[in-house]
Amino acid sequence: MINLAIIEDNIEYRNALSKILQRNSNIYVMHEKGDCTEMIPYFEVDLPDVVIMDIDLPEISGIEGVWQLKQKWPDLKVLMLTVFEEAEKIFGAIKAGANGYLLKKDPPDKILEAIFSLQNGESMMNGIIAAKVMEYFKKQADAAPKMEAYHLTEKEKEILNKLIQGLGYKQIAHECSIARETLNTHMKNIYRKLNVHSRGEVAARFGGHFNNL
Amino acid sequence: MINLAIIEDNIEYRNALSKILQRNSNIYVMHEKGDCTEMIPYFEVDLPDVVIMDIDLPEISGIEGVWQLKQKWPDLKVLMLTVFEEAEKIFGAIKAGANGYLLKKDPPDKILEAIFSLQNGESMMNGIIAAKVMEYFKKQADAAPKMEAYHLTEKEKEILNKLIQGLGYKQIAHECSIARETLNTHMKNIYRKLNVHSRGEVAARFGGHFNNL
DNA sequence: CCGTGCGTACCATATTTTGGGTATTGAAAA
DNA sequence: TTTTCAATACCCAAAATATGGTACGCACGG
Repeated sequence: MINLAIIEDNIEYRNALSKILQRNSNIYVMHEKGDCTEMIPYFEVDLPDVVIMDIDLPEISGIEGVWQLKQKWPDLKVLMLTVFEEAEKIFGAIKAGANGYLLKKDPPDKILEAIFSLQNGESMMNGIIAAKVMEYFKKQADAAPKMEAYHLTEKEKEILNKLIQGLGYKQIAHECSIARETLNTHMKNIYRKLNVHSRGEVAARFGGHFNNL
Repeated sequence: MINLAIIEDNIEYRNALSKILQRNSNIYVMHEKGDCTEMIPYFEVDLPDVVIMDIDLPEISGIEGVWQLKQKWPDLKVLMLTVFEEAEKIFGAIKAGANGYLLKKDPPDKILEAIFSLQNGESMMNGIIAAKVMEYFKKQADAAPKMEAYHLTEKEKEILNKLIQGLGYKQIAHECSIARETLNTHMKNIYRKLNVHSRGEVAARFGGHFNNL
């Protein structure tokens, strides 16, 4: 038996959804409200297993709502159910801690499947959403400069790594067990190979992307 | 009608999968092989719509395989179908350009659903995989320092932005229309507020996360 | 055996960055 | 009105970084 809550300000849609989901005998909709703030007191008393959350809500948005709920109850599972397919909303919701993201055009069966998945610690994304998420990943990977292309030696990679961690020359030299002056030589070579002329450029162009040692 | 290819080295599993999928009258398995290299010549002649790809393959891995296929045929849809749930494989496959990622324990219906989704330009991830992907996103967001907490003024944010783009002081001063000396004052304030003492630290701790202006 | 590349080390110098002051203006808050 | 604060500007000195050299030992491939 899964206890559900629905936060959705369109009352007709909310009622319909509630009714349809409860056709499944394992689902019980314990709370339904049109606004996060209004819902929280009920959660204090009776915490559901899964929350279905709209995004376009009065007072505070569903994205802010997820964040607040997750702060209070990190194990609560939240399924976003909205019409929005924009990257901003999607990534906002995910970063806020949403466990699933479906679109209102998804069929009720999909929503049920999502509820059970979330309850199991799994996630569920609409196919369009999933495509955007995967595309985002791939873009990041493509944008990452390919270190191999720069023919850095092992030592140079080691130093570069520490460089973009923000360490000073003294510190780096010490950690790499080489003299400050030797580090100078390496720096010259690294800058030449990477075609940069300052630490700032290194950090900007290779910072973050260099976990690919 | 969707034309399918299967790259999977376990012949029994491959045959069974092929048979089961073709029970659906909209699926035709045009090629089935146990190795990417072997498959490519067939694709040159007869390109399928969707490829089902294992990861643990002889010769080259499925991840490298996706990459190669996507290089040649960017619009080809690739569905990873494997037993691996490790982050390394998942993100490797996604970065290589996979359009979907299911586990061998997923039921045939799920695989069929995935095939049709991919054909439509959508994606499909197993719930466990999706959870890991979403968790990764959230971690990144949590790791990102919240700029709001540092009480930076507008000007300071503007400067910080340029700083982590790797610009030099002269350049920044010019672009912000202030004197080099004024920039000095701002730098002192920024470093104090962020609690750092060098540009390297700034880049390391705030680089990349600061698109959240 | 010779050349090439890597890692090591040192010298010298120019430039940039960091960090310590002080000070004026205008706008907003108390 | 007085205070506070963002933004501006300048001076100065210490520290770090960037860039040019030269040089030695070692391993590896031809």
